[in-house]
Amino acid sequence: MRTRGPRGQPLREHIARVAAELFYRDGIHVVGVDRVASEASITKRTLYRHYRSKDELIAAALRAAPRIVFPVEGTPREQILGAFGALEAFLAGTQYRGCPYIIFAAELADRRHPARTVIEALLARRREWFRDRAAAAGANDPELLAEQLDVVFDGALASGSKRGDVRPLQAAALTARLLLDSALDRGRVLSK
Amino acid sequence: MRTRGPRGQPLREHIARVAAELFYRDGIHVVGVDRVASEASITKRTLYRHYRSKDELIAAALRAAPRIVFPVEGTPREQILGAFGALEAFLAGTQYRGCPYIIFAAELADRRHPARTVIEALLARRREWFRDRAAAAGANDPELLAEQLDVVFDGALASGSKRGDVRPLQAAALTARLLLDSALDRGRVLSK
DNA sequence: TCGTTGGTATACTGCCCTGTATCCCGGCAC
DNA sequence: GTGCCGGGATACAGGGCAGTATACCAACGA
Repeated sequence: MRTRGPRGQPLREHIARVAAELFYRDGIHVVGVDRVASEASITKRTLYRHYRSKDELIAAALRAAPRIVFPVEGTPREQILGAFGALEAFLAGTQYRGCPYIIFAAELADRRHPARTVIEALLARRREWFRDRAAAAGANDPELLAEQLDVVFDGALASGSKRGDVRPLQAAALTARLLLDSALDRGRVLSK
Repeated sequence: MRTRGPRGQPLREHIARVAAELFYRDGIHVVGVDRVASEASITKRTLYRHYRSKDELIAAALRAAPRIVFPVEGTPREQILGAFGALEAFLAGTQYRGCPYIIFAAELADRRHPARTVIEALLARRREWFRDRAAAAGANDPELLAEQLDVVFDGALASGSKRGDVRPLQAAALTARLLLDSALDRGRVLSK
């Protein structure tokens, strides 16, 4: 018997991680549970002992997907700009195919799918992260600034997938800087 | 016999339009060709006389998907800002589920899929549209400005799907305005 | 008038999917 | 030692999928 995955991970999480990678790389509907089980070196029967259905596995996979690590040190402004740097590092590390949340959400047309609530929670957290830093930095309208940063971040995530190109990411980082400069009333001479 | 669809449309295009709506709304892999045929009020045999395979139909559906109509009148600056307004109008009109290009691309993990080339062409056109206007408006670095506008536009398309909320769209429009003001060296007093 | 073209209707092939059933086995708690 | 839990192996049920085959029929043009 084996109750642990490789490197002593609990089996349940090992399965979720394998599923996350496959679902992300090849698509949720293309990858069957047979393939998840086989790549995780377990049997389908075992998979179904840990997850009641494929839908539940999808939700777990989303939770187990690699995430961008947002900076926690430095001034709020530095942290916000650092988030865009972290994005660039993240995209360089993986063979990126697009924002996992968007990819997953795109395949789960039904808004009541259990994985959708996971996605919404994660996105809400990201926006709160921006809002808190925007407020701490002393923005006039932290809600607006957070919304703007969030949109730019989403755009960078989306654009980064289409071409394997860093230009959109750099453009996003510059836009974020401009937004900050403007909202914090500094650096009125913007370019050059 | 019937060689035309409803309202005298050529049948081929009628099929593509029906497919576009179904694929977009419910997902490419969830919707089978049987269902497309049935909703288009034709038989599967007829569908396969017009399109050699489902993949070909997907590409055609993408071309037939409704598009945002970008403005062509006014100064370049007005046109660019108008594009964001057009986006808002577009999203209000449909029960929006996310950018069609992203949705389709998400389900077509294989980059060599015929529909992917369609997507890339459409996105390249959009960026050129921004670049031409940015140049005509006299931006210092039209390539950069176009890239930034494109990222913000993508972000608006992505965010607009997640909540049924206009705030991200307004935030995007304001960001676009800021980008223009900055790149065109006008309105150095940015907010208030 | 008659063949071709492009529809309709229906059935079928072969494959893959999710989820379950059955049986076996090995380790661990008691 | 002896249940029993959790995993291995395999097979299966039931359905959906893309794509094809067969047969028929209506319009249109040469």
